[in-house]
Order: sequence, then structure tokens, then C-alpha cells
Amino acid sequence: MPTIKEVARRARVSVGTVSNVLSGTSAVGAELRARVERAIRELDYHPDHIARSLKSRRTHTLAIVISDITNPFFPLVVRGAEDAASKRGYLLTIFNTDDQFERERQVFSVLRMRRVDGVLVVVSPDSDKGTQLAEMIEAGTPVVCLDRRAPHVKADSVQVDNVKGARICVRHLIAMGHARIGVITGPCKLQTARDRLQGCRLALREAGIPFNKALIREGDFRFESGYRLAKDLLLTHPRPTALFVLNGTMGMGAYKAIQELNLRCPEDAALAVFDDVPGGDVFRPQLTVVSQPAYEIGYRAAEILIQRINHEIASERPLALSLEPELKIRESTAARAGGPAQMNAPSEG
Amino acid sequence: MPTIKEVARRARVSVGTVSNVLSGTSAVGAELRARVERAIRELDYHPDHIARSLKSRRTHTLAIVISDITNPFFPLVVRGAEDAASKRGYLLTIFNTDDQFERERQVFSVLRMRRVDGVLVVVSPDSDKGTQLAEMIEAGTPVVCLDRRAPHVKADSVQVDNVKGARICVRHLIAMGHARIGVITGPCKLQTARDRLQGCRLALREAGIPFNKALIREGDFRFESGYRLAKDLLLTHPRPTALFVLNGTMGMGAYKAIQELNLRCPEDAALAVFDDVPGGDVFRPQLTVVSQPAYEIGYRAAEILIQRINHEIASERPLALSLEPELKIRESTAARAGGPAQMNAPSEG
DNA sequence: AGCTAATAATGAATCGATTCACGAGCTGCG
DNA sequence: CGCAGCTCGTGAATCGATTCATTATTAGCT
Repeated sequence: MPTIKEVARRARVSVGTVSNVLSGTSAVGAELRARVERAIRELDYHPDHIARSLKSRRTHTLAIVISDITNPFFPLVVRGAEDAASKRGYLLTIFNTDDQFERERQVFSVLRMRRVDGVLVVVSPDSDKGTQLAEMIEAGTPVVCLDRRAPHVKADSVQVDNVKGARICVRHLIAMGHARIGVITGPCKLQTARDRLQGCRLALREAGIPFNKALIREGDFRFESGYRLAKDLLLTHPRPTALFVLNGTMGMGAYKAIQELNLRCPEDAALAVFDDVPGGDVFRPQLTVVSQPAYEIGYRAAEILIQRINHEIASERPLALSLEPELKIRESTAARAGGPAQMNAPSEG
Repeated sequence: MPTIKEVARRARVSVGTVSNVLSGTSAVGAELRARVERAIRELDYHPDHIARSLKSRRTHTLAIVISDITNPFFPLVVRGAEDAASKRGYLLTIFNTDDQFERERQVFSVLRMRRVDGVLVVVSPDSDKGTQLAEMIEAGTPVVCLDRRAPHVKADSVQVDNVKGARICVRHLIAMGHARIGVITGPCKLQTARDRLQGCRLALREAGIPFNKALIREGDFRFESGYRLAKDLLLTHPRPTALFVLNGTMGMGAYKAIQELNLRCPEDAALAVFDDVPGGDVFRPQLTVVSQPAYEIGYRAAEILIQRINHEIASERPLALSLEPELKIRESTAARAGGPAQMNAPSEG
């Protein structure tokens, strides 16, 4: 690998001049510029990014720390982030934590040593146990929280409007004539899960339906818990006529439960899920879902992160970007046998 | 951020000594060692990985270059690669090329400047147009090809046994009584697609069924082409009794086509797909698939890559690891009305 | 011509680590 | 005692870029 010195020697100029040609900042005479460019071409010289980073204190590298890329929500987020990053010349490194705090700790330690310029993070549920996130921000490395907001940390955040998403979905269920709605939520440690549950509560209240704790189950956002808790709910008496599952992976588990109990969906048990479910628009029954703009979440978050890195955002205080959910109504909540109940329309748009 | 100098000053030793304590290679007296460790703790010192890289010429960074993380095959691959990488202290950077050669070119240029230690790559279909891959290997950066093998390049490769996967699946279809089997393959530029098609050919031949070109369609491994070509095939006369789609994304498209044509699956048209299909084991009809060990592909590939980097593999010549596919028989190829045909059993296990 | 100003080019210092030739201080042994 | 052979520790050189003070050259103006 040729270095800048070899280029300089071959072009019979100083390394400073080569550097100037490369950066274009300082004026360089036509004659020398040509010689340098020729040498660069002839040697097939590519500047060493490592050496640059050492001097400039910038790595042009971002990290994205998520629970598990295997969770179908994340690939789009990562894709969005990579697109935004590469557009501005940044690299994206990826870390899976499986929502384990200890792993998150390790990752942040690595990120610090690597002098990453900025971090996109889906905080783990126990993230408040540690101070590494706060320390990183303190040390001047910008952080943007994805999907979940970190408690007590002044970092920017980008997420879907979880309250609204759940609310419009429950409204829809109510409009379809459901009053006994079983809800499978996520770890209540997570703001995200609490927000979604809050959305349910609001929709029920505005319809005058009492919030029945006996119909709520707390899962862990994983398939198995969705399956188990759905079975549990569907075996209570009287059986809920609809299930609303607050994330996609649990939603698939819930569908499996419905099937195993030989219930028809939506006739015996309607199903709505927060998050797009892979295949949910192709296979039967096609699922009603609250769709998150996952790509956009990743893209916007990375954009904000890069703007912070380059001090292109004036305001000191954290941005909290809230994106619109979209309710996609499909078969799994189709009208019940008796047709949709004619109730009062919800009071708000 | 404290530097090694500050640690040295605080511990009243030379930087060399601090470095020795850090690396543990050279013997350092108990007294000084204690002083250094204390200083490190007190300053909360973390060595700068950039500076290390500059000196050591190793970045401890791998890259994974894939077409699109959004394709459900890849998250598991990436996860496997990340697990293997982090286990050995490597970072993983991710790049999506959308199978576009130009983008692949850019990415390789970046990787060169970044002095990445090794590259996992799913080569783009036109990859043979360029020499960057060969140049990278030439320059001493190990490369492992994932999923697809690169033509004319001596790089290690890890992939599923595509011929075998297709073969056992077609055998299964034949055993279920199908003789008119429509096949939707991928770009024939890709070795992968050719191998799978070859598997089909072999299975047909061993059953004595002529290979009917009229039942083959070449898609591009994307949803839309699966949908379109499946419709096309299903409208030919006589209609194929089964469809075998050679990747997952097209498989979903094909299922959509079956549905829109109001055909029952498997009664009117059986469906088998190469690749796991998300939700394919939950929703109806549950799909018969050839499952690839995607996680293992990523994991093993990263392991091999790291071994190459550290010269832990003696052999010069490229490894070509071929992993076992698994046929998962489910509803979508269940026995036809008349029951499975009683044909001669396939001659091999 | 003489002076200032502007422009070009240089090369040493710097970033933060590792490495290694060298030297200091001991020990052991004849 | 004197010297070989240890063990420890030092600090300058190095990795490959950028930066900036300095110098050399030319241009512009009176």
C-alpha cells in the first residue's frame, strides 16, 4: 500500500503539498497539482483512513445497537440508518444485545475505545441501571435513541407515536363491535410498552368501556410469550372476542395459539397486532396491524445523529421525533357475524 | 479522554511501561504494575483503538456486504457473523448493495481505505465485471463469499448445498404425485440459481420425468417477479400441479398469485419454496420449504475469515464449505386428493 | 528600485499508541 | 573482585496522515 510519502517522492513535492491536493483546501499550482495527481494515479494511492482518524479525531463511523436484527422490525431500521449514513460518508457498525444489560455495557465500552462518532441505540430494558449511556453523551459522543426512549438521559429520540398507534387500533376493534378485548403487552419497564398500553386505555375510555385488568397480560415481546399468553387469554370465560398484541413477534405467537385452539379468526377471535408482521399481508388470515415507519425511523435517526455530530443542530435540548403509525385493516379483524356494531362514532378524528 | 502519556505521568513511569502493563507481554515489576493500574483506574483510561490500529496495521474490523438486509434471509446471516466476530473481538460493519455492481464498487473502495481486516461478501450478479474483489485478495485482505460463489476468484466460500436442496424438494414433490412442476428460478447469472435449477433437473431425471422448459421461468429473486411468473405459470394449460420457487421472497409473491387466482393450496396448486419464508410456519397454509442454515452460514463464514486473517488456516487453496439444507414438509405440499402417487421410491437416500 | 502583500511550497510537529535498542541494577559464580 | 547474564525500565522512532509556522517566490504599487 503506497503512502502519502511515496506519492510525494514520486511527484517530487512535499507531503504537505500532496495533502493539500487531496483536501483541496489550500491553493496548489497547476504544475505541481498535475504531478501529484499523476503520481496518485500511477501508484493507485488511497489515503489511509486510520491515519486520518488519528489526526482528525473523527472516525466517520456510527454504531447501531439493537436487541436482535433477527426481529423483523429491525432490518428496515438498519437499512434506513445505513442509507442515511452512507449518503454522508459514514460507516455503520452493528451490535446485537438481546436486550441484555451486560452485553450492552460491553458494547458501549467497545464503542468508546473505537472512538465511534455517534451511536444509535435501542436501549435495553435495564439500561437505567448503568451510566454508560450518560457518560458517553457527557464525553461528547452524540446518541440517538431508537424506538424506545431512555429514561433520565438527554439524548435525541426517534420513535413511532405508540400511544396513537394503539389508540387507533383499539378504536377500530371497538368499531368492529368488540368490547372484550384481550391485550398482550410488553415489559412494563419499557416506555414503549407503557405507551402502547396507555393508547389502549384511552381508546377504551373514550368508548366508555371499562379497562379490565383481567384481560391484560404482560409478555416479553418474544414469540413464546405471545403464544402462551394468548392461549391463556383465550381460555378465560367469557372469552375475549378480540386480541390486541403489542408487538409483531408476540403477534405471530398469538396467531399460532388461535390456530391450535381451533378458533376461527376473525369469527371466534379477531386479532390485531402492533408492528408489521412478515407475511402478514400475504398469508391467511391477512393480519390487521399497526404499521411503524421502520425505515424512516432508522433513516431520520441517523440523519439527526450526523447533524449532531457536525453541530448542524442549534438547539441544545434533545429532539424527540414522533412518527405517524398507520393502521392497516385486513382480514383478521373483519366484521363479525352480526356485522359491525352500530355504536357512536369515536369523538375524535 | 486520557492518553497513555497522562497515565504514564500520573504513575511516574514511562509510556513504554504502561504499554507493557496493558499488553502483558513483557514482565513488569509488581510495584510499577500496581502504580500503573491505579493510574488507569483513576483516570478511567481506555486505550485508543485508532492509534493502535495505525501502529499494528490491524483494525479488528470486518465488513459484510450483502444485497439487502431487508431480505429475510440475511438477518440471520448477519447475526451469525456478528456473533462470531464479537466473540473474537472484531467489529462488523454492514453494507447493502441492492445487487448493484456500481454500489459494490464504491463499497470496496471504501473498505480499502478503511483498511478493513476481512470481508464477507454476497457478490452481485455482475461482480465478474470488476476486479476489485480480486485486487482486494491480491492486496492481502481475506474475503469469504457467502451464499454465492464468485466466479474466477480464489476466495473461500460458505453456502448451502443448493443442488441438493432443490433436488430433495423436487423429489418430495414427485413423491406426492406431481409430474407437472412449474419452477421459478433466479437470475441465471448467479451460480446459486443455476445450482438450484440443476438440482431440479437431477431429481426429475432420476424419476424419469422429462425436463420441460415450458415450465421454467426466470425471475430476479424479488417479490414482484415471483407473483407475476407464478400467475403466468398457473394460467398455462395444462396447469402445473405444483410450483417450486427458488427463493423465499419470490415464494411469497407466488403464494399471492395462487390466492388471487382463487386456487386452493395444495389441492389445486401445491407450493414449495427454497428458503425459509417468514411466517411460513405459522400462517396458512404453512409452507413446505427448503431451509438454509442461515445463521450458521454467517457464523462459519466469519470464523473462517478470522482464521484466514490470523493465518490459522494452513492451506493456501480456497475452502468451499457446503452446508446441509433441510426440507421442511408442511401443508402446502400435502398429499393431493387422490393420495400420494405410488411411484418407485427415489433411488438414493 | 524598494517595499508590501499575496501566493506556493515546505517540512517539522502532532495525533496516541507500540516496539525495540539500550542502559541500569542485580545476582551468581569462578 | 569482576564479569556474564539476568530482569526491569526507558524513551526515541514509528505508523500515515494533517496542520501550520516558516520560507521562497512573485506580483503590485509608488
